[in-house]
Amino acid sequence: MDSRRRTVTRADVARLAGLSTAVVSYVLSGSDRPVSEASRARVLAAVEALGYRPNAAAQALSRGRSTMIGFIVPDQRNPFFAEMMSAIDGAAQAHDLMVLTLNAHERRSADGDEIAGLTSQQLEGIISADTLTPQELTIIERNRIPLVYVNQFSARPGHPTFSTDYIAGSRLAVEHLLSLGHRRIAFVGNESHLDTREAGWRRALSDAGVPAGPVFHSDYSLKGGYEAGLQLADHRDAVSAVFAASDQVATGLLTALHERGIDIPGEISVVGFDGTPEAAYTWPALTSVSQPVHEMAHDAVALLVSGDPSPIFRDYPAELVVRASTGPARAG
Amino acid sequence: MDSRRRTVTRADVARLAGLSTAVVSYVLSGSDRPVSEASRARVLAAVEALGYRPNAAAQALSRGRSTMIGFIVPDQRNPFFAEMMSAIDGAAQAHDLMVLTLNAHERRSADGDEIAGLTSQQLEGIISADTLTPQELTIIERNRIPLVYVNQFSARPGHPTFSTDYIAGSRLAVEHLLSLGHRRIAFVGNESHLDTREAGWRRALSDAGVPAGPVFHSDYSLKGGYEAGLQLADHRDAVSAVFAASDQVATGLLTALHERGIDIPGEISVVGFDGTPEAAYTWPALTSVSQPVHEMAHDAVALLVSGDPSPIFRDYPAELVVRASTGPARAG
DNA sequence: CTGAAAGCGCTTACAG
DNA sequence: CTGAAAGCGCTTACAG
Repeated sequence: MDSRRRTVTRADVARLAGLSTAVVSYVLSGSDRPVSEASRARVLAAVEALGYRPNAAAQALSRGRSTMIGFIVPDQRNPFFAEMMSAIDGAAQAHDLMVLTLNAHERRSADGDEIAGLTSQQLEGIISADTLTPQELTIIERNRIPLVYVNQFSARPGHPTFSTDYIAGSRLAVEHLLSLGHRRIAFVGNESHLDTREAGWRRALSDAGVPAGPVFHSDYSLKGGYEAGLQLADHRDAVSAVFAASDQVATGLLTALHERGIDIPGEISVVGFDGTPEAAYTWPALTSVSQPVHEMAHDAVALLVSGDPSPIFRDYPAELVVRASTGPARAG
Repeated sequence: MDSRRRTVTRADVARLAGLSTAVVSYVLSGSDRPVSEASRARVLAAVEALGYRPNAAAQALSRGRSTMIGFIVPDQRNPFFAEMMSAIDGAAQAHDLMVLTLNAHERRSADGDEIAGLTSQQLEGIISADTLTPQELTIIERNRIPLVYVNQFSARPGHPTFSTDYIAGSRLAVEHLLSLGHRRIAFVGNESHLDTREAGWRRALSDAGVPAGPVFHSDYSLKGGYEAGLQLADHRDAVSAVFAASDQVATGLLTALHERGIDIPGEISVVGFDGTPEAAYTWPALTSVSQPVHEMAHDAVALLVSGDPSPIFRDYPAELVVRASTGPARAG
């Protein structure tokens, strides 16, 4: 007697039910194949008795597609992406899909090896919150895997792209600060020319006839924000408010400004971007432009499931959440 | 001409190379089967020319195991678990494994449906950072999937368990506060009797002959910490320092204490637990007991890969990271 | 060193 | 309504 109990297969179920394996499949796959009530009951009873679970690999091979979607993310530790990952996972679960996450670890190899590993899993589709290299894109397209972009700054030709309207969102932040009387509004964020938040900040100021304040470039990280904050502190006289392009940056910024003894929002007001849950628990609680992560995640998964390949670009409105890190500009 | 280009299979490679599919497998699977250099070169050239990638589902079916491991986590948005997930992903990548994460979403169904979905993926193994219900455990064991626990408060019979030494870690926090002269040290954390951090706090105090301070129970979340912080503020006279059982709790606590105008560490010192990256950017920067997440993740993956099933319990020492949220107790 | 063939556990026309 | 059988794309004894 073999100590390694064999896995229960649908053949075992068929045997116990006294039916063919085909009927078992008809019952279990929920297809529209007609099955008598008696047979259905016997199959279900046998499944229950044996604790049978279909082998996902066999199903994937046979159907030519799996029950998983891929998610490509720059850094799963970043709270914004963690939130998005969680939202995609939730949306996927509603469609009985699992999410296979590919985390760039800031060191994805250029030749697309990791992407190739992903695509070989027979995925239902891929959602990318990261930019892809031409090689990576080629691999995905050659395997004809549906691809949806999220969190991009512009439309990606050939693939649906669901993104927050970064320009309008940045405008919300700037207009909020303007309405509080601020006229010396700095920007802190990534240097990438793809990122439209700096452009949104600049345009909103120019539309209001207010000169653009200083720009401090930083990585999208707590550390980047902190370092930018130290620089900004050296220019405190030139600034009464800051628009930080991510909550992480804003959080690091806050720490640096505190260290330099700058009162927030008394001396400098700070607005973040993303609307992560942690923004409510910084000190002071961060005013932030919230991205509709759940809507985007839901729609991206839904599109993948629908199988509609039309390459659309959809803009989602951001929303300003006012908390304690912004206040009226001081006179003078 | 079919517009849907067929997927390239190993039969195509074999054809192009002028060899059998078996030889293609021998070359690609890196088995010890002898293959002539000439054949090997032709296979590799054909693979390259066709952009061939093995079908992971077929491989999993044929081999009886996939190239994935599962990771069960209570909440992937929690920075501590995000860090652990990232560490496991990194360790898995080193073994050419992908990680399929099952996020509890605080609402996993009791019948084990989600776990069953995981196990049907022919996983190499499962790492669980969450507690499992008896039903869930039964499903995993019935499918004979190797299981390793991480982040548990006690050994799990029958399965290897890799955890931080919570008792000793809590002692580090308490002894740090004692050495700063604190004698009224509160505890904030989960009510679970499984969680040994409260016991560690209590024992360290009792060993020092110092009476235990007040206890405030809270969820392991920013909100939970915030609410506990409001309560604690009402008892500020009875407390000169707090040991918070997680960085999230400590961060929420900080916000509440700030709101109540309590100076940190001037009036109350705060120590967190986890050692998450964000702890360095709270205000003030949080002193915290750091868990060796990367070592545990590395070892858990390595054990799964090794196939060694011996059910060991391994303790990892935590480390105190002193930052600005703790300071000397005021006289009197 | 190489290849024909069985087998992994499903799905799905097809025939009845 | 049900079942025999081919097929999905691999792997791996086995024979040569």
